[in-house]
Amino acid sequence: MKKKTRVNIYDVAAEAGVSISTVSRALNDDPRISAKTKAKVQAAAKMLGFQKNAIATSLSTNQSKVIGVLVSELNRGFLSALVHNIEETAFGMGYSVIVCQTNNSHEREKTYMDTLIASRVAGIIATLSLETESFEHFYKAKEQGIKLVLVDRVTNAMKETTKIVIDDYQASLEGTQHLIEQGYTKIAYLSGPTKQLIYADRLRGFEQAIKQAGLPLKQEWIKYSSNLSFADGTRVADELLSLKDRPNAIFTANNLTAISTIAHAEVLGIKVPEQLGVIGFSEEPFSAFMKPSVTSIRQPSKAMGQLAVQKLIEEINSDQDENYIHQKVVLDTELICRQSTNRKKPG
Amino acid sequence: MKKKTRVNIYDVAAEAGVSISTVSRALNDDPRISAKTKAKVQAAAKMLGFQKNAIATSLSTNQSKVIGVLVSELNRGFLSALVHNIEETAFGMGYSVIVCQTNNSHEREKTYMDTLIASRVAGIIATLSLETESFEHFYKAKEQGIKLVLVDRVTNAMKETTKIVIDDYQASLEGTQHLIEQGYTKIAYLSGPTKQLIYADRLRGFEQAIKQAGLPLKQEWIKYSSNLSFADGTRVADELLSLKDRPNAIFTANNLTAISTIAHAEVLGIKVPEQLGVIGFSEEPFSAFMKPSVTSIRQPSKAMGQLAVQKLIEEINSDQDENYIHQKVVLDTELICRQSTNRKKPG
DNA sequence: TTGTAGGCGTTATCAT
DNA sequence: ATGATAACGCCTACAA
Repeated sequence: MKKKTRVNIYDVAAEAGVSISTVSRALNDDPRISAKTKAKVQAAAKMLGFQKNAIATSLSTNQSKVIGVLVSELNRGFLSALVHNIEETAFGMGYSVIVCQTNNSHEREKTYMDTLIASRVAGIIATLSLETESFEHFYKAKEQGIKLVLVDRVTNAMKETTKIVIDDYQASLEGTQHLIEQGYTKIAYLSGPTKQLIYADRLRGFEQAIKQAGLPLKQEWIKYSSNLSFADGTRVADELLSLKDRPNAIFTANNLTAISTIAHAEVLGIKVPEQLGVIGFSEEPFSAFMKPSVTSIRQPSKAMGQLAVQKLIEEINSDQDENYIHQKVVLDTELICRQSTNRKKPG
Repeated sequence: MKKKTRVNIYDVAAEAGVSISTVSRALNDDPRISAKTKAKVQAAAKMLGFQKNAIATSLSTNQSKVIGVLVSELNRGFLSALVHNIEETAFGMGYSVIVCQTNNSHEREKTYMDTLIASRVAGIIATLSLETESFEHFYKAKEQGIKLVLVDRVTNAMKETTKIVIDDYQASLEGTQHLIEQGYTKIAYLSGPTKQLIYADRLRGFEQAIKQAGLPLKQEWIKYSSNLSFADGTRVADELLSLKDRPNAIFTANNLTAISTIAHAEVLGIKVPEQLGVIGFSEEPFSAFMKPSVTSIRQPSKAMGQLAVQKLIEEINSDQDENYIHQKVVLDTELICRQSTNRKKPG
C-alpha cells in the first residue's frame, strides 16, 4: 500500500457528503447534477484545495490534452517563432505542448517518438530532421492512434498525413527572378541537403528561373551544405568568391548563411549589393536591421503554427470519422526586398 | 466498459506465458528475474509491439519524468536559447519538457501553474513574468511536492527555492564603466520595470558607476519601459535624443531596445558610436553582425539552462532529504565590446 | 438526480 | 524466482 499523497475526489466526496461519482460529475459540469449539489461540491473542492489529477483522467479516458512538437532546434529564428505560435495556439485550445529537439538526428527523432508514444500524447506536430529518410517511427505513432501533422520540412512519402508547407519551388523562383530583375547575371546558389524535399524544391525553383532567363547555370556555382550553419556559409562564400569566374549574386537556402555570406564578402572587400547581391530563405528576426539589411523570403510562421495546431486538434476530435480528409496546405511566402539585393536603388 | 486500445502487459504476459508481475519486473530490469525469463518477456513485448504506458506508470508510482518550463516568450533570443539548453540537458537526463509561455501575464502564469500541477510534473523551471508580484501559485505547487527552480527573473521573496541568476548589479556596473572608459560622459539609461529584481539591480549598478565616476545622474536621462519592446526602445530613444541636454550614450536594459535605439539614432542622423554610444543587456544572436555591431552583456544561457535542470533533478531525487540545501547560484556575465561603443578606436 | 462498482495499465506488497 | 492482488485517481455504464 502506497501513501496517499494529495487530496482526491474521495476526500472531496467525504467533505461534501456525496459519492465520488457525483464529485466527478459536478467537477466536469455534468448537466445531470443539480446546481445545488454542484455548488456544494465545488465549495468542498475549493476548501480542500483539490486539483484534479490529469494523469488519472488521462488513464481513465485514454485521452490527453497534450501535443508533442518535434523540431530540430529551438534557438533558430524560424523554428523558435514556429514553436512560439504553436504553443500560443495550443494554449488557447486547452492543450499543453511537449517540446522535443531532435538536433537533426534521426536517432534522436526515433527516441523522442517512443517517448511521446509512451506519454500517450494526443497528437504530434513534427518538422523532419535533416537526416530523416525513413518514417517507420511516424507510422508507429499513427498506428497507436496518435495524430500527426507535418510542418515545413515534410515528405510526400507519407500519405494520409496532414502537411503544412510553403511553396518552396515558387518562392525560390521568385527570389531568383528578383535577383535577375536587379541586374544580377551570374547567380550562385547555396543549397541544403536535397534529400530534404524543401531543399530540392528550392533548388529546382532556382534552376528554373535561371533557365527561363537564359542565364548560365554553372555547376561550380551550385554549392551544398549539410547543415546551413553560419560557419558553413562562410566556407561556401569563400569558395564561390575565390572562383576565377566569380558569381555576382548568391542565393542561400536559409538566412543564417546569407548573413555569413555578407559578412565574408565584407572581409574580402567585396561590396554588397554593388558587387554581390545576396538573398536568403526564411528570415531571422534581425534581417531588417543589419547593414546592409538582408533581402529574404518570409515564411508565415504564425499561420503555419496556427494551422498545424488547428488541423491536428480537428483530427483528434474527429476520431470516429473514418473519412477524415488529410490535406496538404500550401501557404504563400513573401519576398522582402532589402538592401542586400538593391542594386538599382530606385529613389 | 471501454474498448481496450493498445497492447498492455497482460497481452505480453499471455504471449510470454508468465504473470503480469513478471512482465513488469522483466521490463524494468528487476534483478530478481532470471535472464532467461527476461529474454522471453522482451521477445514477447517486441513481437507484440508493446510500448509501456507512461501515464499508468506515473499514476502508480506518483512520479513523472517531465518538467515544466515557464517563460514569458519563446521567440526572443535569450529565452529561446535558455529553453533550448534546458530541453537539451533534460533530454540527456531522461526528462521531457513541457513549455509554457506566459506572455508576461500574471494570470496566464497562474493558469499554467494549475495545468502543471494537474499534470503532476516532477518539477518546474520558471522565469517570472514581468507582471508577477505575488507568488501564491508557486507556493501552491511546492506544497504539492513539485520542485521549483527560478532562473534569471527571480525574486528574493521566495525562500527555500533554488535560484540561478547572473549578477545584474555587477554586470551593469561594468557595462557603465566601459562607457565611461570610452569617454562617454552624459550617459542615459533605459530601464525595465524595477519591481522586477533584475531591472532594479541593473539600474542600481548603473547609478553606482555613474556616482563613482563623479558624473551627473540626471533624472531626465533615466527612462522606463514596461516591456522593453523594439517600439518602446524607439520611443524612448526619441525622447532622450530630443532633450535640450542630450545624452551621448544610452545603456539599455535589454538588447532589443539597444538595436532600436541605434536604428532610431540613424534616422535622426546621429552617429553611433561617434556621437552616441549604445550598449545593451543580454545579447541577441545577431548583435555581432549588425552595423555598428552592438556592445552587449552576454548572459551564460547554456550554463543557466544546464544548472537549472541539474539542480532541479537533484532536488527531485533528494525527495526524502529534509536537509536539502537551496542555493542561489550567481553566474558571471561577459561584456562583449563591439563597435556601438567603440569611440576610442584602438588599432 | 445520485450511488455502486468495474476498469484504465502500471507498480508494489504479499505470498508461494 | 514468480504469481495473485490491491492500490494509484479518475470516469462511466448500470442500478436505484
